[in-house]
Amino acid sequence: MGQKILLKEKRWKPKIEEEILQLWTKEQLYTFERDTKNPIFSVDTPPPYLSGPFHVGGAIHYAQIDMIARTKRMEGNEVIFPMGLDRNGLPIEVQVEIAYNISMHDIPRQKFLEMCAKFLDQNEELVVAQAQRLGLSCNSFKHDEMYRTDSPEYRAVTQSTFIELFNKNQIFIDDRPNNWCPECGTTIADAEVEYKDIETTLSTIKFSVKDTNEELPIATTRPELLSACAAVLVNPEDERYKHLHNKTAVTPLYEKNVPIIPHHEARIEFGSGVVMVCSYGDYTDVRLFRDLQLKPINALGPDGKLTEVTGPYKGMTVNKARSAILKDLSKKDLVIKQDTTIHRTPTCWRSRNPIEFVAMPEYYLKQIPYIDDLLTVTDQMEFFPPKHKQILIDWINSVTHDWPISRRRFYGTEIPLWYCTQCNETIVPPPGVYYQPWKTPPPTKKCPKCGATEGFEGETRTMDTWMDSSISALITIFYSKDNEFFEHAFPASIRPQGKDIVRTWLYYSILRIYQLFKAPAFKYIWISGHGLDEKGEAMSKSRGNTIDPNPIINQFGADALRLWGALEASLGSDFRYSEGRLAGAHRFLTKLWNISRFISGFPYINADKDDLQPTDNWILTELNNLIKKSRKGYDKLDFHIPARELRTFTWDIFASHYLELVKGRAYSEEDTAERNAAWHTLHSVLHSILKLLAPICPYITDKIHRTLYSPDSSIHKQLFPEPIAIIDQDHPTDTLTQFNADVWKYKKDHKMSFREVIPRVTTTKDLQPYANDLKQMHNIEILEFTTKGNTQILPPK
RNA sequence: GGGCCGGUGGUCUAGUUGGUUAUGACGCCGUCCUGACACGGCGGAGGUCCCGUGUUCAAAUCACGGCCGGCCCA
Repeated sequence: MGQKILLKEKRWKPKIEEEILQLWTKEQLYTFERDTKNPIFSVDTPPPYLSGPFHVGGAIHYAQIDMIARTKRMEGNEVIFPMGLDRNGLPIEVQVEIAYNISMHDIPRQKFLEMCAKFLDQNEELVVAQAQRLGLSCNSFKHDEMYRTDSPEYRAVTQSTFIELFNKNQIFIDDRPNNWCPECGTTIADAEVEYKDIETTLSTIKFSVKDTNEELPIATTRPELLSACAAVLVNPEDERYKHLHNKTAVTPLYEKNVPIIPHHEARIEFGSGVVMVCSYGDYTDVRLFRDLQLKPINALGPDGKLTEVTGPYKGMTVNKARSAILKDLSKKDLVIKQDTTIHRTPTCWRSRNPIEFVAMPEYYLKQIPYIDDLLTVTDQMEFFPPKHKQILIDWINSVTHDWPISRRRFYGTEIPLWYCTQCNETIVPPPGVYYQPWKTPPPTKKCPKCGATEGFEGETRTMDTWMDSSISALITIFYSKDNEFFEHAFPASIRPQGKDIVRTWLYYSILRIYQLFKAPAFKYIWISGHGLDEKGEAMSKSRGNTIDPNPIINQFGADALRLWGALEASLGSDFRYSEGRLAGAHRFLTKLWNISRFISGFPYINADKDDLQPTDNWILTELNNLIKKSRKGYDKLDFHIPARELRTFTWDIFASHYLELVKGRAYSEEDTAERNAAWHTLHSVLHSILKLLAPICPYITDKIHRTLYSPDSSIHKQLFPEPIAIIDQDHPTDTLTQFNADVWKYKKDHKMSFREVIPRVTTTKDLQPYANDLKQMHNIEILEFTTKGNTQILPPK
């Protein structure tokens, strides 16, 4: 006799998830136990940047990272999985400036910082709530137990690392021309530059040759920089201009003499084959000025407007000046032609505006001397998937100059330096404390060089935000909080992240941690693809094609979203949002729910191994294959593999075939060994499925686990099932499922109900062991076996 | 211009250490409420595995060339 069905609802509902979540919070299920005997596995969670709530791509990304933490827990590790919040930097400043229609320079710095912090706090609440609802198993979501990159403690660590590197002469000041975003009013690093194809006008304008007076056509996309022209290049092989080598050209309008230099950088087929070199139209210009030792002219100011050297165009923006100068050139008949061309334009990844090259004094962190070492440590870390290692190697190989780390912005970690106005000495404070030099005096009474006791000026600039986030791995394992533990836990086990920030977050983390500890930053690096919208375009706030995960979670639940994310693509590939397929994932959960409902009608009892029927041994063998395949997928941290295997096994084998085969025995009223074996097998297979699925679908598996197996303890405290020793491995799974399909088809073709009696069936001898279950399942009166194979079905009278 | 990744039924996708009729989902057609599940069951249609050449007894899978798309760099 069975028992009352334990699961009442007929469907899996997202509302149940909310109850489970409350339970988890109450039980503090995922707290990290520092005194553990288990191996420690630390996850350097990407601290979400608090410019707004997650979109669906971000939600999946974090859900997959959570699967890493849950997998490692179920493999017997004590897992560090912090929730961190990235709160420094430009985007939030820009948001605040737009929201209040202000410029940060117009209001007191302290006031501006408070406005940013308020914005960040609001976004933080949304993001943290989303993270919890997604089922992330972070160690804590308590306000004081999450780390924030703008907290005094975190910033003190960032500044300490700055001071250490400054004292080791790894940080220096220089005024090289650099990527300058006029919109943000700051220098940015190469890693922050994005190239966009922008349509622009290629104007061919008339220069002249001084001695011969002949006309020299030059094609340019930057006519507004004409006043900063320092040379004209022709290709040394170009027959048209060989007679002009080392002669002098005269610029139009400004009538300035510049040398004509043969140089391979001039492409014969581009425009007229002659190019002008100005400070600075693009990075090639920067390089040429350096190589040819030309004297730069600052035609463009840091405000993005032209300077007095441009004459009448002073104070104009780049675009305005461009039209104005073209107009003036046309008036004097100095424009030969204008073509439209697509120009790969460097833009600022934060403001999305074209950047300029402007020389400003900035602090640099040395990276060029480390390139070979970085390639070496890269080889000491294991990548998931291995192929994405190449993205990092390619980037390291393309780094050509040092990292400018100072930013002329406010909401960031302050550069911890003061200057003595008497003797210009730089005053470096001792590490370990959070400094705000723009606001407070230096921690020394007098200048170490000249002894001055007053007249100290605090540095006003902040650091590149990647200076903060590149040490998150250290914070994860309690660097500076508990150094004994840190020594023991270093390096962090895994860095999970998207492939779009390999050249920033990953690269800078490896660089910084190598500089500080001369060691690889991580044991493992896990790199996923990113979320695309239904059209296959990358989802991003700036494109405006983001999809809000909240309504999806309300409709289908977090588990469905997570399962979809796992089923959708293998590790490292991009995944495309599709509501239809997400609904399909939800349907699987309902299926699992109903399988569990059915099984919950029978008690979970032990059975003697010898009582197991061939059908039971068959499904246990299949379960064993499932365990092996799933565990292999989990080993690779590719959740696509266990998700697929579990879905196929649970739905297409366990539910469709095994459940039907044992219904006869399971519903039996007699207390027989055969019945008890069926009850036992049903439960042990289900319990294994639940444990294997738990990292992917933490809610439904815990609900069923607690209801059927363990009311007071979570499935998330369990370990993965191990493969079991099976005595007879040879089970004809395909033959068995094909036999069922044949009988079903026969009954269908003959318009019989599936329960109707079939008098006689002949089939292959391979199925003889399952005879009893097969007869009951299909209601066959006489089932005979032959060595001949094919299934023969005798029609009813 | 260079590098990396990819190109599999209408759509998306698995499989690429070469081996019999290529995986699954979504969609589509037909049928059925069969002791958990109609968000279900059963049956079915639908593919030049981008193109070409080569290696091989055998190629979606390997090699070479080309075309297309994405990303990164110059």
